[in-house]
Amino acid sequence: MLENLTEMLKGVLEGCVLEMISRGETYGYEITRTLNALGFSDVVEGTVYTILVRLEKKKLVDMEKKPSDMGPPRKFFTLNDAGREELRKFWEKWAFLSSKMNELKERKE
Amino acid sequence: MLENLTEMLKGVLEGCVLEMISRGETYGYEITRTLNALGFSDVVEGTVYTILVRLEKKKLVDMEKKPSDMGPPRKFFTLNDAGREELRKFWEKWAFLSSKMNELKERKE
DNA sequence: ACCACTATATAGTTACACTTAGTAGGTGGT
DNA sequence: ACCACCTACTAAGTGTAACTATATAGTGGT
Repeated sequence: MLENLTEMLKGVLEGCVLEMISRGETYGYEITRTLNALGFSDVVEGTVYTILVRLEKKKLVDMEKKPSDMGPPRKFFTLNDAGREELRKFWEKWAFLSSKMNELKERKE
Repeated sequence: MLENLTEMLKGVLEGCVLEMISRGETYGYEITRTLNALGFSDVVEGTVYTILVRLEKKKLVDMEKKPSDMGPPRKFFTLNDAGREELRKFWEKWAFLSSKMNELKERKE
C-alpha cells in the first residue's frame, strides 16, 4: 500500500521497541506481530531481533528465558532504568523532530 | 542542547531539502542556513551537498549555475515533476509514520 | 511424513547522514 | 601584501541501523 518506509524508520523503530517493552514484559515474536498490527506491516522478525540484541548490548533491557507451550522458549525483555531514560530521550527527540517537521510543512511565506 | 538526532533524520532530511526547494529556487549553502535556523543546528554543508548530488542523480531537481556577488557562483535548484511527486510521497509517508507514532505513544491498555 | 505456526539467530547488503579535508571567490582590517 | 572570515561547492571515507536471506528448532494437525 504505502511505499518503502525503511529509511524513515531508522532511529524510530528502536524507540518503538523500547516503548513496547516498557508496557510490560514481551518478546521478539510478539513485538513483531504488534508492530505489524500497528501498521508497520513490512517489519519482519529478523529486524526486531537485531534491535533486541542491540538493546541488550547497550544494557537498556533485562532478559529472562521462559518456556512456551506454543513452540520454542521465549526470551522475555523488560526495561531497566537506563532503558527508561533512553525511552524518555527518544520521545523527547521525536517531539522535537515532529514539531520542526510540522513547522516546515505549514510554513507560509 | 538535544542529543544526537542523526539516525532519526535518515530519510527525513532529504524530504526537508525537497520541501525547501519546492518553495522556490535555492542553493546548498542557503538550504543549510535555513535548516540551521529551523532548529537543525548540527546539519552542515557537506551533508546538504551530498543530498543535492543525490537528488540530481535521481533526476528530481533541475540545476542552473549563476554568479553571486557574495562569493563563488551558486548552483540553484528547482523541483521538476518527478521531484514534486517524490515530495508528495514523502509527506504521505511522514503523515503515516507520524500518526502511527502518536497511536503508539498515546495507547492505553 | 509433511505442513503451518511459533520462536530465535546471524551473516551480508544497502542507504543515508556525518566527518574531514580540500578548493575557490569576495570583503575588510592591518 | 597578508590574514581572517564569510560565502560556496566537492568528494573520499566512516558509522549506524533497517533489511534480506537463510538456518535452526519446538508444537500441533492431517
